[in-house]
Amino acid sequence: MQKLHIYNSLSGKKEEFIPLVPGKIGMYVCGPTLYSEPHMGNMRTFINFDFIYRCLLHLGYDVKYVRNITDAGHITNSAGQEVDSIGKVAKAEQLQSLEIVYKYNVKFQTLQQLYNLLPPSIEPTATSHIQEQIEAIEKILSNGYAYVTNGSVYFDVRAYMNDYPYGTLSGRKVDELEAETRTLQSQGEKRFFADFALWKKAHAEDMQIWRSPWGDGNPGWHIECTAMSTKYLGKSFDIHGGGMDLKFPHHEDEIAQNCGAFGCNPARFWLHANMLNVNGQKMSKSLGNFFLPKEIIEGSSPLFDKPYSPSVVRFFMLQSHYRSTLDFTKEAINASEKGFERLMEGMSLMEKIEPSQSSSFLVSDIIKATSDAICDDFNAPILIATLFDVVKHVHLLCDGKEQLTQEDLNLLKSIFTNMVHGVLGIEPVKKEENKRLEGVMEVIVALRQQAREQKNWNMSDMIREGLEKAGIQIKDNKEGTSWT
RNA sequence: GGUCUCGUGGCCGAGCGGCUAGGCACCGGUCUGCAAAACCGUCUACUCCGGUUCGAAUCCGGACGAGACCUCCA
Repeated sequence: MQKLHIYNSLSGKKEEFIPLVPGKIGMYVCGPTLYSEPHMGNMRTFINFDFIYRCLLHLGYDVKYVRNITDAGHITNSAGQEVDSIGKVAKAEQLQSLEIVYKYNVKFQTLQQLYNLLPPSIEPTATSHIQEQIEAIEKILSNGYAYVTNGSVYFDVRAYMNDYPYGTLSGRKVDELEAETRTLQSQGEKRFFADFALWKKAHAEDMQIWRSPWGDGNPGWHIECTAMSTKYLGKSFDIHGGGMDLKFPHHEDEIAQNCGAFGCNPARFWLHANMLNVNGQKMSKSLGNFFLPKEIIEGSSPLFDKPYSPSVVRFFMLQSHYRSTLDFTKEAINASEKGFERLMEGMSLMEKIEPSQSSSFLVSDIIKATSDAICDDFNAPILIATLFDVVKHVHLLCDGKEQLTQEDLNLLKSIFTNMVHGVLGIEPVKKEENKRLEGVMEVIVALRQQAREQKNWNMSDMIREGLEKAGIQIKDNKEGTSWT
């Protein structure tokens, strides 16, 4: 198996990846919170980790991919403010929290299919792991890294810092943090500003309430990931992923909880996907500069003039590296769409190639280039560039300017389709099934062909221009006439 | 304010000290009744100023600019 190098946020460097158990990988990725429909920025992260998952599978690893679903409102933030996002939406929509969660879960599952995300091995939900969360909290308590105040449990960062460093992932120092925190005054029940809730006492108006040894309440924001990653992957596993914006405090606190409970960092490799930008700024709910994955497919977003297929959107996103920010503009995705079509065209052209007695280039070079790209921190843009190189070869092969033996040809086809469908997860755009239109077009094309044979250019041009106005483009190829 | 990241040709976007991706657009060509489409080819960029080096987009220092995190956020 080729050496795989992955950029590890913990060290800030690319490191050789060696799984804990040979041939097997445990990967945990922070999934959505079900209080609204995920926007395109959220999707980018899921698409990126789907690509990474596909890469790992392609490399032959047996991957256990866990992506959680947060269906319990996080009841606190580090400023001590009460923020129950799910409960808030539930009240606004006059529904129960469970209905909100169910509603957005259905939407999320639909989106996953639309965008061709492979289903994770398991998608555990926070609410069905309350017991595991309570047990994790008890562990942290008994290890002396948490305290109970008035029915709530807080992580004791100062006690923790006696035994472990805090802030290693995000590169923060607690004394600096303190000076920089803007909302020092609202510390509330916490002993120390950096402490965070593991369990929060319930309020009468809370919609989701669970029993616990400390009274009725709700789990804190970070503990679900600790509980569920431990349950499904163990105290220590290979890869933990998520969006860049979760690095602090969420992932930092996850590390603290895991160390506090089990004495070890949960993951050896931490991967962070970068943000999707709109006009150079992070796409976010609060800024309102977002559009939905559904809108771009339907063409209903005012930011774009037309719909794009999910594969085009995926392709567009994978043309940038997961650790880079990506600006989503009309111009950029239009450019990608053209490239996407060229790639797909190359793929179908490949079927027409006739095998030769000898090969004029090495397919093994191409295979090596693709796996080099994948093994260099999942470099999708380089992988795509390699595929365009294949497209170039395909054209030359069709023109008879290059040759491949049947064996090499089969190899080329297999690597190409494997990369496009299996690894990039993109599919040719299906033409709308419209039997009647197809029948009509067949007649029109035949009529035009007849006019052309009679050199009746007025007629043939009139047909062409008329169709153009109707949004149908005529393409005269050597083999005949096609339309789109 | 603190911490961090980034600044590449008309646009998007790779690059991790020498071999100077890729896509789109432009331009030129092939093809075509003409056009479109398709294909082929061309275009050599790294914010600025210093430094290290035989050699820097790539390393170091500084300036300017942009962004992220420090509050829920993928």
